[in-house]
Amino acid sequence: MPRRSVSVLVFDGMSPFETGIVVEVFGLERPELGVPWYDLAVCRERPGPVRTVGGMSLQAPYGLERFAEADTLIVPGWPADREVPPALLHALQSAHTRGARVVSICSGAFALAAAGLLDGRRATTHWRYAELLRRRYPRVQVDADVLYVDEGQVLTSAGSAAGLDLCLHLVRQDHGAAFANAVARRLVVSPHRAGGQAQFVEAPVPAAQDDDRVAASMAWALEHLSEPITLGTLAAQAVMSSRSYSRHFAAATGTTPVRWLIAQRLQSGLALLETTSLSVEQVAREVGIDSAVTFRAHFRRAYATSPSAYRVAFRTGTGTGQAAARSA
DNA sequence: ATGAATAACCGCCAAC
DNA sequence: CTGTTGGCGGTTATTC
Repeated sequence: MPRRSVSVLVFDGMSPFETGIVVEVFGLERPELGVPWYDLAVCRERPGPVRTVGGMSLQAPYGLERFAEADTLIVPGWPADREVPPALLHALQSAHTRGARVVSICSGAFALAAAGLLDGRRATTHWRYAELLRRRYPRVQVDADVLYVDEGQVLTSAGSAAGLDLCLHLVRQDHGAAFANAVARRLVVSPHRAGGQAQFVEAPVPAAQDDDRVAASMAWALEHLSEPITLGTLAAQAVMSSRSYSRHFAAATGTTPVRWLIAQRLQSGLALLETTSLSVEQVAREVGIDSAVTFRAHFRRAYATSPSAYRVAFRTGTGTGQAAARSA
């Protein structure tokens, strides 16, 4: 596999956080993964040192020429009211024409929009700027409720931390879900926001795009969690053999069907523990796990507490969550 | 905590 | 030729 080049922009008044995300995901060598990792170039928008929010100043080794050459160009939060210099516009446009992947984080979407790359496309940005983006660029279909939007060659992400979700999505595209999960694990973040719900409900992109049938079966499963579901059931929903289903599932998701199912069941169990007074036995059955013993075992493995301790700690309105749950 | 019964997982491979 | 499919069966995981 060829080594892929990624470039990220730095500029005066930027927040180091978003650029930091990019550096963390693409700039760290990851020999443990056994594939050539990315070649990251941090590029300044203008010559000279860059002053960041918080008063740091930093030197970046490359300029806009190098920025424009990468396979993937990333623009972190660009101040919405700052004009985008022609040289930067040109860099973005020429890269786009060449077929490169152009990516924004947070208000970086304004730079892409100014370059005309978002015209007629769906895009997102930080929710605080969504209305402004919509007003200033009426041809852009702004969707403020997603973590990120993948339009193929042009990708935009919402507020700061959603940039991390998008970067992981890029890794997933390039190397597969298992690699993305490995990177997420090393960053100690959840590979799928909110344990798996968010990507389907709020961010429609991930699995749906490259595997409709698997995504559909997963959506179906979420609606039928309380019923017994086997590999065969899921495969049938996806109109595939079990063997093929397992393969597709792994490719789309990076886990196995039953692992995912158990995680979903536990997660919906959390809500029941918080908001109802059903017994653990009843909660278990409600989420499709027939025995409370089994439920407890899975629960402890996933959350390192017992269901009842979790309930005491997180019952809605009881403030002191973490500490109480941990001591259980 | 243990273990027996059952299901899932995944490499291998022949067949599209 | 490259890529996908789905059955087989040994190993591992899950359930009760």
